[in-house]
Amino acid sequence: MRVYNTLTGKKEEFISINPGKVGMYVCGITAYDVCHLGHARSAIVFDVMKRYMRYSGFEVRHVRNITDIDDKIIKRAAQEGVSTVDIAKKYTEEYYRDMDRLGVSRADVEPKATEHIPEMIEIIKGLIESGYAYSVHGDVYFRVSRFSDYGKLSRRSLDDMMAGARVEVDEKKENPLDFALWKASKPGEPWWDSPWGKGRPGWHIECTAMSMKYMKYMGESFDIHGGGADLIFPHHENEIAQSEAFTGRPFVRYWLHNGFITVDKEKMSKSLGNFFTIKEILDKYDPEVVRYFLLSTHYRSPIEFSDAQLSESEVSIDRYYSTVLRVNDFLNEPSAISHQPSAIKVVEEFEKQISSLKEKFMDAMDDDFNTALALGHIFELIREANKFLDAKPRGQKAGELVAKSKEVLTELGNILNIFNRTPHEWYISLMKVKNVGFTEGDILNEITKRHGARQKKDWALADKIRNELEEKGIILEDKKDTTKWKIKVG
RNA sequence: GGCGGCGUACCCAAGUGGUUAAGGGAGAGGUCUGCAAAACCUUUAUCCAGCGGUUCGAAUCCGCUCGCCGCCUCCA
Repeated sequence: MRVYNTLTGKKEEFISINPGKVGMYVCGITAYDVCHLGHARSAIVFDVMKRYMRYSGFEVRHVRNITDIDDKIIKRAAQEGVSTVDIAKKYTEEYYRDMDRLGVSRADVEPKATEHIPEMIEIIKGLIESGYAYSVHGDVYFRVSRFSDYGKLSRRSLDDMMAGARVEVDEKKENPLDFALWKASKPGEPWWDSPWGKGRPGWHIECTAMSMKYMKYMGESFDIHGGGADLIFPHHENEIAQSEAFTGRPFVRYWLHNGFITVDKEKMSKSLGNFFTIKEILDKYDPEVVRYFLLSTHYRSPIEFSDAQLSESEVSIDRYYSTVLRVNDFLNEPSAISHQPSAIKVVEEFEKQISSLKEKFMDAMDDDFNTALALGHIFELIREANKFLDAKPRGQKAGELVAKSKEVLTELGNILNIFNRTPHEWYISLMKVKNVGFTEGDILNEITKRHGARQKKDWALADKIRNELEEKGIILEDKKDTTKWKIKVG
């Protein structure tokens, strides 16, 4: 397996510290507002990495933190006239609701900052003792000039950063680039006791404390640290500085960062206000569509968000379920396997396609989690399966192959956590999302009515019924001796 | 100002030194069908922003130009 490591700027062979085991820490959210699509991308991408590594045989320990105390939470609490605890609780719940709907699995440990204050204080004390940090009027800052590797992740030097015009000068800091490990609390703000007085932790220290605590079994380094690319600087840079200054050892082996979602080519972000919340997107699209959309581009590339793109993803998934529908029909047709077997050549060709898919899929995923390519391979088999079914295959072997193809597609889909419903569940779900004014019973009634008309060769009435349903977003497809319904996509 | 990334068909998107440049959508033609839909087949980039260079050979490496974006401040 090869992964792109932000630290080295290269794709590298992935070698875990402990053979067969992977420790992965991913920065979660700050619970101060509802999540937007950008949060979904990060969560989904790292969820898929975890699923794939487990599928490949790794034992993965996944830690994802929740920041439940910070400036933005304090601000929000003040605005709403409630406590920071209430704000954090409310938005943590919202976050879990969104993630559950999107099919993002829980991490093995989901630590909260406020539950690890003593651990943070210990690290800060150690950093002060070794001269890497200093306290001023109840604040504690990290002394970046003391850490010679500062800037190695984001590839910039202290001089470069000083040259940047946007460094705020703070009287209390020795160097404007020094960052807070501990902040003295202002009146009315939440606080914890510390050797430097009442205060609260800075943002970066929680990840150092919690990753060390929950990755401890690995030693003082762990394998993967992930998050959005916007965390590279300063957050992850600062984590490296604190952690490596404290332990004197490398903090993390592989730094993985996902790219942004853009709107009109610009980064989707809170500050630009061009964001779409997960909730509002899920009002219009099935969660599987959102997942597919986010996995149809490589995780490090930007993805342009648009309704057109989501609709295309919807069409792609529909192609999958339409094929499964055909596969199921075939498997339920007993005459198919009892007949004389089909030509050996056709059968062998399909067998080859099925057996090569898994390998191609894994090759793609092994190459820095190339989900876009992996999905491309899946659709190659979809085409082959349809082609095989078009050839009206017969015989027991043909039946086994069709069943096998479905099995493989389901197995690989599970890694991405898509393609794991029945076609019927897919269409029922679309019915809700698209506000089709019909129940399934209504549709079946119409189909029965139309069936009568068709038997009488009353094509005018049959077409009228079909057209009326289509206007409601319901598609009828006539099969050999039955009629299937679907929900119109795209 | 410093650092970094991107530019592949009508649209989205893989591919980063070597047979026919994945896959999906859209378009055109065909097969199938009562007609459709779905599916399948054929077709749509002699070419990968432009120019130059390295090489037997480049979309893929190097240089320059143009365009777009990101980070340097909170941010997934």
